[in-house]
Amino acid sequence: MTQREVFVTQQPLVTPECLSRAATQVAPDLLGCTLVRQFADGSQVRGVIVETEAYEPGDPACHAYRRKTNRNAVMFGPAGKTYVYLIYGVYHCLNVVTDLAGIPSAVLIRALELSPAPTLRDREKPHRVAAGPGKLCRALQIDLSHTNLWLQPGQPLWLEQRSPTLETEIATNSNSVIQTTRIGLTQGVDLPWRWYLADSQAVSRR
DNA sequence: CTTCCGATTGAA
DNA sequence: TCAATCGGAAGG
Repeated sequence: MTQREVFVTQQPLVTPECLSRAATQVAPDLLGCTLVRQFADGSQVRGVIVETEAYEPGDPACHAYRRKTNRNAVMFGPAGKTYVYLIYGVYHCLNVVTDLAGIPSAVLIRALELSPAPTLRDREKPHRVAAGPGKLCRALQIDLSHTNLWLQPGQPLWLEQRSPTLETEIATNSNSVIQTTRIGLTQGVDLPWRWYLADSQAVSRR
C-alpha cells in the first residue's frame, strides 16, 4: 500500500500578548495571518486575512464609544477574544478584541481568502465567497454564539501567523499593504483605519 | 415600554 | 437607489 505522508506546516499562533496592542497597530499585522474555523466534528475551514479595520477609544464609529453595554462588554476585556455582532438583522461581523483590559478596542475582519477555495454550488465566484465581513461569517458559519470566545485551538476559532513567504513579501514590499479609510460608516469616516493586501482578489471593495 | 438604527449585502 | 430584518441602544 502506498501512502504519502502529509506534512502540515502550522504556523505559530497569534497570541493574546501579540493582540494586546492598539487596534491600529494590530489591524495591519493581522493581514496575511490565517483565521481557522474548526467545527464540532473536527473539520476545518481556513482563510487568509486580507482586509481589516481598527476601532478604538475616542472613535465615534466604535461600538464602545458611548458606554459599556452587554453587547460591547467583551471589547472592554483583555485582548485575544472574539467580538461578534449582528448587523442590519441579517449579517454577522467578526472582530478580534485588542489592547489592554479597560481599553475597549477591536479589529474587524473584513475579508478572507479561503483555502482551499470553496466548491459550493454558488453563483458567486469562489474567491469572492468571503469578500466582506458579513460574507465571511456566513461562509464560516459564525454567529452570535461565537462572541466572547478565546481565540485558541480547541475553540471554534483561532489565528495563526503569516507564512514565512508572506511575511517576507509584506516586510520587503511596502506596496503590498494599502491603508485607506473605513467602509460603510456614518461617523469617523475620515480615519484611515482600514488595511488590505494590494494583491488580493478577496478584498471587499477598493 | 416604544422608537430608531446600523462596522452589510445584493437585487432593482 | 433601496429593502431585508432584528438585537441593542437610546429616549420617554
